[in-house]
Amino acid sequence: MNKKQDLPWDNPRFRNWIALVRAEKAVVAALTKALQPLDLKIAQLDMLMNLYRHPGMSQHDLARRLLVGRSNITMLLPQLETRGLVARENDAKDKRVMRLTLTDSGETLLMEALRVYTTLIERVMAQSTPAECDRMGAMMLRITEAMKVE
Amino acid sequence: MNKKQDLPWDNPRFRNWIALVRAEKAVVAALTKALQPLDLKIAQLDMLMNLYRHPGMSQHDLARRLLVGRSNITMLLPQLETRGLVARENDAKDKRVMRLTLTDSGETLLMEALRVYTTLIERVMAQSTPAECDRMGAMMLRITEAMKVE
DNA sequence: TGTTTTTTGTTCATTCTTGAACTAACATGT
DNA sequence: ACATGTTAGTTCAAGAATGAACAAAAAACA
Repeated sequence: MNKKQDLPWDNPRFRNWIALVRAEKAVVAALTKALQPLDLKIAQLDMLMNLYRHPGMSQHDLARRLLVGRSNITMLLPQLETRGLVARENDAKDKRVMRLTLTDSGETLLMEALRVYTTLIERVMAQSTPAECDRMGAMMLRITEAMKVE
Repeated sequence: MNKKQDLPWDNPRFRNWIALVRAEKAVVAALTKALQPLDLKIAQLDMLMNLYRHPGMSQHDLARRLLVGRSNITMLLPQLETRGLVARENDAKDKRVMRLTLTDSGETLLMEALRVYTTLIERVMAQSTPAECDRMGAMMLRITEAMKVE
């Protein structure tokens, strides 16, 4: 039993996965830098994006969508609220839940951030043909599904 | 000028990128859980993997390879050193640099962790044909390159 | 109704990561 | 030799993320 042959580095699938992780890290770093002029962190952009698409979300819903803990939302929200980007108001029927919506300036800032984001992604995805890019995207959806089961 | 059409969610390339990020996050979560029985964090596994492939690395080299700050290495190394997984010794010629190597038990633990890792990646990559997986990997390498320039 | 269980959000202690400031050691150039 | 600059590693303060424990509100159920 040759030990070398069992090493994952010789496994193409493993190498491909490592390549994906490195690419993702590189893009995240680039995005972080590109968002600096707007004084926005990626986590904050994620929140704004989700609130834009689903206005009136509760903090719990937002946490589940972002795959983070509820406490994380509690900690990060005040920043956005103080900057006047997000409004928090009590739900009329359920006094526990807080309804979150973007303010006008929140939406304005989001649009600027999205321009930055899409510009970067265009550059990223220009590395592949549209068809190849679509196949990759479909593959990623399958992977996400495969991770859910058990 | 229709605003809706400019929204990134309508852009296939953007959606595909989001799918990638979500998939990566899901796999990272699964890997984190799978490594718990070994009492290993992903960051620690990354260090062990790199030290296995490049024995005698300096802390600075390791930091650059992992794309983290040097201080991060300083903070995390003591954990591995106390557990007897990694050995740190002064370089003979340059008294500033510390040479890092895996101990025997470090290598043993790494091999166990790699079995866990490869098992997971097999499951991930089973979502695509080998050819498709290779194309994806090649695409990721190009993306990483594209992020380096400027 | 009254009791128990769930759910929402907050608080707190802990860990990870970063970047700036610092020390010690080496390198360069005069 | 000596001054200057650069590099390796550490320290420290700050920000972000987590999970456990908690309070208040709602839901489930007898």
